[in-house]
Amino acid sequence: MSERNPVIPDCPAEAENPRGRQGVRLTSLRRAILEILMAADFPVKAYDLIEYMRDKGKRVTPATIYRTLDFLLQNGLVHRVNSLNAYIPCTGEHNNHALLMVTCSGCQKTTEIDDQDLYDSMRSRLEELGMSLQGGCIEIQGMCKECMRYPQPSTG
Amino acid sequence: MSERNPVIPDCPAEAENPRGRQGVRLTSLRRAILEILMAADFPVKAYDLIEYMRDKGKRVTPATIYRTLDFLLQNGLVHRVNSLNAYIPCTGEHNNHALLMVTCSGCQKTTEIDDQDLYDSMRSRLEELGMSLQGGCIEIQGMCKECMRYPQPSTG
DNA sequence: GACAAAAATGCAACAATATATCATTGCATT
DNA sequence: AATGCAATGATATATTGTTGCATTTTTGTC
Repeated sequence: MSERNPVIPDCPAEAENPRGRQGVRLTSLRRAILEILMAADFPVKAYDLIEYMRDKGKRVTPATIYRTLDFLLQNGLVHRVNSLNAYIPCTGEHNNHALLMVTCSGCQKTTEIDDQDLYDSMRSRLEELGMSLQGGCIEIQGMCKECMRYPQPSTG
Repeated sequence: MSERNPVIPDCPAEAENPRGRQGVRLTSLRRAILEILMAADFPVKAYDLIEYMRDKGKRVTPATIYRTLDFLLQNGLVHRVNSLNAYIPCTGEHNNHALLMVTCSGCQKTTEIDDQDLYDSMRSRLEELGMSLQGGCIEIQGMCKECMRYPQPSTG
């Protein structure tokens, strides 16, 4: 019962804690949410997380879910897929936030792309335009092989 | 009163019309919405469009706004900024849908990037990964010069 | 111009997504 | 024990987006 919640390793938020303070911790709720996201191989919506939790016998409200998601986002453990209002677990290094994501317009599966070169070329091009890509996320709409082969009726 | 609504030139949706059908037309409501978006130099939200229209003495409901936005989106006249739930006018060629957008995380200003090379290099890299970038949109979080110079308190 | 068909809009209700606010609990530090 | 803080609970509400149907406007045809 009195097991301590683990401190998150390499956690950016950790650094902000004054010395001697307790670290940023992965509580059971946070872990549960993260595990749901990791188990799913597609982006999951906030209110679906509430459903999943209720199925597990745990009632949580929207505010709690969003706070939890905020925490996980802040600490680089999950990403938000803006085009879907949904969330995926972070599969890259926690410190490597050169984040590119591709979402398949057919099946909505979203994968992180770990490609420093691509990210860098994007960054240098943006800097020519007077914009800085400092850790900013790049979200791409594409289509996966499967969905290319068997296109959705509506999508053409 | 019986002025005809203009047909939209180079409109993709045009091609889908059965022969003899009337073209896709820019009505006064659609033009009004488009003009608001063009006048603003920042992305505008759907419910803010309702406000703007009401200020002009025209009462419109959400359904109407979203239908109008759908139309404008379908016909390549506006783009949706997913990270903001907001809309910007299309500044590029209607046929040139190699769409990249950069949003400043500080001031939310969003600009279309017309860079075929960048888009192409992105596409070829994605194809190596088995994804196709067929007309798909690329949305980028960055930061503009101004906001770099005078950062927001919360943003650091 | 009259007419019918199609497109566009109005309207009302509702669904989905997200945040604000205040209270409570539990652990860590003093 | 007292205090402070992080986390969660609970309730209400704000914001964003959709559906279904009625009505009006526009257009193509006669």
